[in-house]
Amino acid sequence: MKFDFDAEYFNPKDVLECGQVFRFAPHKYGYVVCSADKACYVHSDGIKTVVESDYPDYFYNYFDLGRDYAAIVELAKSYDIPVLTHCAEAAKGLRLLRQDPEETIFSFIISQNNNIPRIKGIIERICASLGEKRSFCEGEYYTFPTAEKIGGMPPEFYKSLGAGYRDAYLSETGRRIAGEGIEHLKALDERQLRKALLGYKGIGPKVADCICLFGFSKAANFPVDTWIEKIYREDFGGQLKDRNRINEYFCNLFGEYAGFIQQYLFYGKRANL
DNA sequence: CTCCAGGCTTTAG
DNA sequence: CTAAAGCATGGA
Repeated sequence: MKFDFDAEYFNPKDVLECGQVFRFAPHKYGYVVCSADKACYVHSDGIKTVVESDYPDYFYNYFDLGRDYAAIVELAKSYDIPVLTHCAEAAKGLRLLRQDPEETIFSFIISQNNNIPRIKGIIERICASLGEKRSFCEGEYYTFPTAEKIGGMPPEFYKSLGAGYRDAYLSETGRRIAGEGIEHLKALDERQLRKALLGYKGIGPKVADCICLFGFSKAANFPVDTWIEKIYREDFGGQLKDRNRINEYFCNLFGEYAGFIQQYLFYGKRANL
C-alpha cells in the first residue's frame, strides 16, 4: 500500500538526516526507514512525498502527518530571530517523528558523546544480532530487538559490537525495562516523564530530552548538546556554561513548541543550511 | 599526535 | 548543591 503527501512540509532528507533517527538507508529514489519491527519506503519528487508500506496507518502517525507544519514554521519565524528564521525556512520539510518509545530509549543511550555515523553502525549491529530478519522492497531488514533480548545480553556483548563504555547501560536498562515495561511512562506528563527517565542508567538530561521529544512526542523539550551550545554562544550571544541553565533559557524563550525550534536550529547549523 | 562526537556516572569539595 | 575526572571508539 502507498499514500502521498504535499512535499513542501515533508522532505524525506530533512526528516531523516536531521539527527532524530538512526535506522534508515538510501534506497532507489529515496530511503528505506525502519521503526520497531516495521519498515517503509519513502521518496519524493519535490511536489509529492510518497510512503509505501504494509503498515500505512503506523507510518502516517510515525511521520506526524496529522500536524500542520506550515503553522509550526510560521511560529518559528514569528520570533524574528535571524538565525531561526533562516533555519526554519531552509529546513521547512522537517517533521518531528513519533518514534517507538523503547527503540528511542536504547538508541539515545548509545548516542551520548558519540557521532551519528558510529551511532547508526552500533544500532545496526545490535539489530542484526538480536532482531528478527524480515524482507521488504526486494531486500532485508532486521527488527529492533525487544527489551528482553537486549537485557538478556551481558555488557561484553555490546562492547564487542563497538558500543564502548555504554555497554553496561544497555544491558542494565534492558533488564529493567524487560521487568517493568514502559506503560507507566506513557501516562506521565512532560516534566514527570523527564524526571522518571533520569532514573535509568545511561540517561542524563540531554538524552532524556531527546527521548521525551522523539519517543513520547513531548514537544516542549529542548535537548542541549555540543551543537546547541555552539548556537547559543555564536547566535544568541549566550554566556551561560551549564547545560541545564542553557536548557532553561531556551525552554522559557520558546515554550510549548520548543522542540520543533530546537530541531530547526540543530539541523540548520549542523548541515550548514 | 590531539580533538571531537546529539554526555553520563562517579567522586570530591 | 557545583566542578571535574574518567570513560570506549573511530574519524578528522
